[in-house]
Amino acid sequence: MGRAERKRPATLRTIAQSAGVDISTVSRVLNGSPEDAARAASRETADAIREWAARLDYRPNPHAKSLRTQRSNLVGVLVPRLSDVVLATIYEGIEDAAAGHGLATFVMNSHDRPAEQRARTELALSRRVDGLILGDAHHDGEFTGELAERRVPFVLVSRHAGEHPSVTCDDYLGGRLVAEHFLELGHRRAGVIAGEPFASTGIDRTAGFADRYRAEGLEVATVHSGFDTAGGHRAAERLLTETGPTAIFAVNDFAAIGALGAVRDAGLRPGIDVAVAGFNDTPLAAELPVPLTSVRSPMHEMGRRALELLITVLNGQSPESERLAPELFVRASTAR
Amino acid sequence: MGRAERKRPATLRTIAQSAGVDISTVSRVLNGSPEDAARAASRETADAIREWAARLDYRPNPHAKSLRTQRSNLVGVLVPRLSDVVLATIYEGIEDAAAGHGLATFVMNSHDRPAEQRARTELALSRRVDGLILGDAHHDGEFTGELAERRVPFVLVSRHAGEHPSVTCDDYLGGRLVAEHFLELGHRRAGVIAGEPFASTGIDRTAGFADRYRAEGLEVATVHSGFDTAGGHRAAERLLTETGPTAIFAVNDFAAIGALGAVRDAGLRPGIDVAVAGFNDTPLAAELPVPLTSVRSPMHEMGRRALELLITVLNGQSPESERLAPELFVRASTAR
DNA sequence: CTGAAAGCGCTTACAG
DNA sequence: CTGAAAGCGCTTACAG
Repeated sequence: MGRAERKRPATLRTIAQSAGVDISTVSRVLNGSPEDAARAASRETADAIREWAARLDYRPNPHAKSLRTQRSNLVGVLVPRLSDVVLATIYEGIEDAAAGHGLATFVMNSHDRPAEQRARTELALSRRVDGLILGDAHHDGEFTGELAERRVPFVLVSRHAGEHPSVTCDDYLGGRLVAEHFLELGHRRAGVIAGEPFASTGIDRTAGFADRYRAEGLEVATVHSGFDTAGGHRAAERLLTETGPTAIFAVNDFAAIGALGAVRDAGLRPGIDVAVAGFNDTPLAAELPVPLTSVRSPMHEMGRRALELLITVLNGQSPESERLAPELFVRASTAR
Repeated sequence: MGRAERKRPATLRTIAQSAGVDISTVSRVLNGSPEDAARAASRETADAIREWAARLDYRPNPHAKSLRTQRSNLVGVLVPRLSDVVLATIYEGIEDAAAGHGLATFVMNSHDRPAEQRARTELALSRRVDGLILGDAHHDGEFTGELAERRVPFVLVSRHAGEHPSVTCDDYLGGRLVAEHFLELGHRRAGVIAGEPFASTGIDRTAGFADRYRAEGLEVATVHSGFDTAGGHRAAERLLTETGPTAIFAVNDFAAIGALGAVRDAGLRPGIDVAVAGFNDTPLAAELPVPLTSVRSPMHEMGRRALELLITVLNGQSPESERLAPELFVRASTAR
């Protein structure tokens, strides 16, 4: 019945005894740099050690290593919600890059609530992460400012705040691309579903869009909303009844899907009577019944780059922030 | 320029020196059970110790603790893809429950590929997890069988395999609920988009659906597909041209969304000419332009329960598997 | 090339 | 009630 005891994993000591050498030699051969290893033992001794390690299925104990080296090789990641596919994909990029560097990551939800951001960060710190990647920075920069003051190594991803190192999409440019597309189609009365006011993504996308319209002497109507379908639906309803735009830019695909529904509910045809564009080009966008025009942001790549950026921070440097290029994909929702 | 040195965190030793007591007393007061703490020091000593701990912002070093106790309080979670909102939501449930038990979790993608399942599992084991939660079990039970043989503590979530402890939705019942709904609407020619053949979710949902039709003397057409929109689109196309069903059950909301598109592309009206139902009731379902009928599975709760189940396994027990109840939400996509 | 020793920060029998 | 000691599994100066 009850589970049998799992046998204790091999340690440096086990191997040292088997191979008849000192534990420190084993450490250098198995876990040291190649130069260390070469200098630590003769070819034969080293081979014998490696042979034993393989036979005993040795794996270095990370807790012992961390305790000794004062480095956990752990990175904590904060996101608003992991069930948001945008953040999940960014996290996948972080994870990929981390694995390539021998780093482990763990991710936590903050729900964009300052109290949870703080609590989760303290949790990560108490787990002795080497650094943090924040995907939930608020534009006011309050919390990130505190962290910087405490000398906690961190970088931002997806959103920027203050002067802290970040990897983002060039959201301003992305918004402008949509505006240009709309203007080419002849839409002179446009609305923006601008997302949450504390996220630089929504702020920049909206600004890029509105500035381009303003350059034509046109003002755009703006409504804030949650980054989700229901929020987009409500925002589009307001836009439709209050200002009657012929084109709507939602700064997020999910909000755009909600807008699509609101357009239809108003008895209008998306893509024909009212153009709708989103942002991020999530996998769903192209597959919707009315395929959605969207600005693709390199989510996976942003995650990868953020991890690389954190590594430079951990090396004591102060790296430049990066802004990755967006790309517009035109589909039936802005067909006319 | 360069970041200032972060000051070393307080340790038991720091506190012991400040409070003028032995380090072991501090340990018992701060990290021991309440009884230990009570027995270890007088009220005043204990209070003094706690005061110092607070003042010095003491946080136990988890690596030292894990090294000493041979318990990491770490749980590894494997999922096919975190960017699948179903698995992301389940993981959120796991995370929530884990936090409540003082456990930390980390999650990895296996992409449903056996080689990656193995590699990620070894990685988790080398990080000395206390146990694993697998959200990517394959129905053949090959890999899970190996793990059980090695006495690795684990539970399954979302999918079941073999006799291993699992927390799933009652997928068979979920499939039957859809069949009953379709039959009530008078659909006698139905098709199923059955998902991947290695996932118990798709298998059970399909079986529950088909068995109910069979009880009426009716056979259903079945096509396998990926659990994504593109796969659902292709599968629906095949179904539509080959057998011309009046109702399609996709075992996954994303596949259902693809089916919605295929129906429309075929010049048919979803919900009027062809009924379409999905599974999981992801947040999008209710918000689609044509709201999607779907079977809600308690994703978050499944995650929570899986973590609880793992804890009983870690306590050496052999718990019963759990099947949570699904619930059908009828919407416009099966309006007639 | 190889070893002996100290120490990272904890917990926990053992002793009083 | 409190302390002294051993040890978890590593790494890394130091010495030869």
